Amino acid sequence: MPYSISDLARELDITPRAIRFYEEQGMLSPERRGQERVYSGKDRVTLKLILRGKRIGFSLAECKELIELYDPEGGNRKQLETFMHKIAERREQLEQQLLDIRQMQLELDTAEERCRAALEATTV
Amino acid sequence: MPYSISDLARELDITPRAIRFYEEQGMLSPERRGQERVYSGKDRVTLKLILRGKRIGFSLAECKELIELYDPEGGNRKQLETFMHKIAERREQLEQQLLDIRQMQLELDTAEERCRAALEATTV
DNA sequence: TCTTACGTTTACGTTAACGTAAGCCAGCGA
DNA sequence: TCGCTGGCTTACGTTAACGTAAACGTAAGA
Repeated sequence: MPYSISDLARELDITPRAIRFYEEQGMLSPERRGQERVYSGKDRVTLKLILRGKRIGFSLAECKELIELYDPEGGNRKQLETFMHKIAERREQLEQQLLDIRQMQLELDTAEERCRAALEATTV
Repeated sequence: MPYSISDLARELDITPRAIRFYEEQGMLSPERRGQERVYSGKDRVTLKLILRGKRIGFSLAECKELIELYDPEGGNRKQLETFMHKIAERREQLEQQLLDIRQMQLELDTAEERCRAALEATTV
């Protein structure tokens, strides 16, 4: 259950520098064995939460809020609502992205078609 | 069909500074009436392409490539393929984002539930 | 005539999220 | 004992995409 920094870096495909940076931002606080950082399973989960947050498009600051929701007190109702709101926003944004991609796909299809036609015209 | 810079800024909900910046990056080259920039319908379309690209998550550099696909020659096949590849990548990324959001949604649901329970326990 | 709105250029400032380099320590296998 | 591997801290550098400010020109309207 204890991990070194490079263990986690390898597994999660990020750099040690990034992990230390997240700690600097107050999102992690691993144990120490002397100077060395020793990460627990919980730390690992936290890192995964951070990465998932990032994939969704949250800033590190937002990821931090997110982590705090899972943390000690399940308490802060207002904060919870705030965050559910942010999630809802992301979902809308995702819808828009899907629309944009589909649209672009259509246009690229016709562009490709024109391109192919031009090529064949040249070949013939 | 001619637009002023603030016309477009208003309509597309961006700042004139941003529009000038896109021009600086070689993505636009509006006419001039003396000093003033005068934008055509085509310029407007280009701007919309840029914004759509950005929404999908492309960098401005990528948006520029994208624009060049629509531009003069329909020619460059390799470039077309390169870009279709980038689009494909984005689609995969979108899939992952959707998964991430659904997962987070689930966890937030239970978090909310715990929270509600805690509140009621306190109230009783 | 004054001011208000809109436009221009030039140029330095900003933010996020690390990258990169320097200089150092500790353990370990040959 | 040497050299490597891996870790640490401190601190400056970097990139993208504009923001912001200064300093100026111009046309319209009260």
